[in-house]
Amino acid sequence: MKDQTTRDHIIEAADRLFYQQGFEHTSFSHIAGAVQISRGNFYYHFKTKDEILEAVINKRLADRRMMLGQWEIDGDTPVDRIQSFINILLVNKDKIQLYGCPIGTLSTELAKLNHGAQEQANQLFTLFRSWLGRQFSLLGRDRDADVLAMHVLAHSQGVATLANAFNDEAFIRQEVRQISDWLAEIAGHCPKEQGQQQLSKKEQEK
Amino acid sequence: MKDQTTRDHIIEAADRLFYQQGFEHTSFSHIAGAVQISRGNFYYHFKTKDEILEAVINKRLADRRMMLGQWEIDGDTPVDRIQSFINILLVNKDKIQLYGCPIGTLSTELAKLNHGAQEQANQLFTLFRSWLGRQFSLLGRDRDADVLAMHVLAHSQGVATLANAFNDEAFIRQEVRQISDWLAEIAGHCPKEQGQQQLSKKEQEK
DNA sequence: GACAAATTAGGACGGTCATCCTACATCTGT
DNA sequence: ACAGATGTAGGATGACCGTCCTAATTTGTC
Repeated sequence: MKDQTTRDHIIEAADRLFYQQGFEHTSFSHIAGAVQISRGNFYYHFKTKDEILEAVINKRLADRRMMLGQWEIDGDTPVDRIQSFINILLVNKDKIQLYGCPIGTLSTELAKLNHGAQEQANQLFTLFRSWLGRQFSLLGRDRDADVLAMHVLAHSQGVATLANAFNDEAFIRQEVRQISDWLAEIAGHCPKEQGQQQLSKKEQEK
Repeated sequence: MKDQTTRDHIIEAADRLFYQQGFEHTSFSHIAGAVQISRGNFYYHFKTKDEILEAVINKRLADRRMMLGQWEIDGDTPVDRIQSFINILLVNKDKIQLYGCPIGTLSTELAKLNHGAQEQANQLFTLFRSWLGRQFSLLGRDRDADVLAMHVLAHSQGVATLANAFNDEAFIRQEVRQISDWLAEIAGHCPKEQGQQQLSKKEQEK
C-alpha cells in the first residue's frame, strides 16, 4: 500500500530500460540498479519478468491514452489532432534518433521472440490506429479512414526506423514537413463540416 | 578451403535464424542444431559470435548487391528499377508478416544493443539508399534524389513494421499500390519520359 | 600405406540470467 | 508494547550463455 511508489519506480525504470536497451537485453539487475533496490526484492513486487513487461505495456497504454485525450482537448480540429500525432516525431526526435520508436521497436522485438505479450503490445498500435481513424472519419473520410490511419502510422514507423539508423534529424524534419503537406491536402479535399462542429464544442473548455 | 560449404552453411543458418529470432536471442546451440554440427566445432570457423554476425551482414550485403545488379539488367528504366524495390514488399510479404524486414529489424536490434556492428549493418541501408538515389537522379530528380530515396526506404520500413505487427497482407498491397502511384506521378512530372510506358508493362497482379 | 594438416566432437570454464527462498527490518493497529 | 502484516535484503539454485581446450577423426599428399 504505502509502496505504490516502489512498484511504480520499478515500472518506470523498466519502461525506460526496455526502450533504451530492449526487453530481452534488460536484466533484473539492470532494473534493480536503476531503482536502487535489492535484486531479490523484485520477487515481492513481480513474480516474473513477463509481469514487469505487462505492467510496462499497461503503463504505456495509460500514458498514450492520456496523451490522446489531451489532444482531443487541445486540438480544435481533427487536422490539428492528427498533426499532433505527426509532431511526436519532432517532439521526441532526440530519443527517436537514439532508440527508435518505443512502440514499434517493442512490437518488433516481441515478434522475434515470439513472446506471448505480442498481442498486448499491439494494443498500443491499435490505440493510435483507431484514434487516427476516428479523426479521419471526422474529416469526412469515413470510407477510407482506417487506410489513412494506417498510412500515417506506417509513415511514422518508417521515419523513426531510418532516423534511428542514420541518426538524422534533418530527415525527420523533411518527412514531417512532407506528411504535413499531405495532411493539409487531404483536409482541403474533404467535406470538413463535422470537424468544425467539434471545434466549437471543444473551444469552450479552454 | 575445401569447406567453404560448412562455413557457408553456418552463415546461411545464422542468417535465417538472426532474421527469424533476432541476433541476441539466437545462440550457438541454435545454429549448431540447424547446421547439424557440434557446438564446439564452431570455434574452428568463427572465434566469436560477433564474427558470425559480421559474416552474415557481409552475406546480406553481397546478396543485395547481386539483386540490385540484376535489377539494373532487367529494369529498362529507372522507374522499373525503383518499382522492383517497392515490390520486395509483395515478393516477401509472407516473411515480412512473420519477421519484418531483415535489414530494418537487424539495424533496430543492434542499435538497442549498442553493438559495434551497427555501422556495418547500416551499410545495408546505405546500399539501397544510394542505389535508389541514383535511379531518381537518372529520372532527372538530381536535386532531391536522396530525399526521394530516403522517402521510399522509409515507406518500406514503415509498411514492413506494421505488416509484421498486424500480420496484414491487404495493408501491404494497399500501400504498395499507393506508393506505386506516387512513383508514377513522380515519373510523369520528370524531364525524362522514360517512366511511363514501362510502368504499364510491369503493372502486375490484380 | 604413412604422415601432417584440416576438420570435427564433446565437454570444461566462468559468468550471467530468471527465479525462488528465507531471514531480517519496518510499519500498523491495538 | 506487541503481534501480524508489509516490505526488504542477500544469497542459493539450476539453466543457459559465449568461449575455449583437447582428443579424435577425416582429408590431402607423398
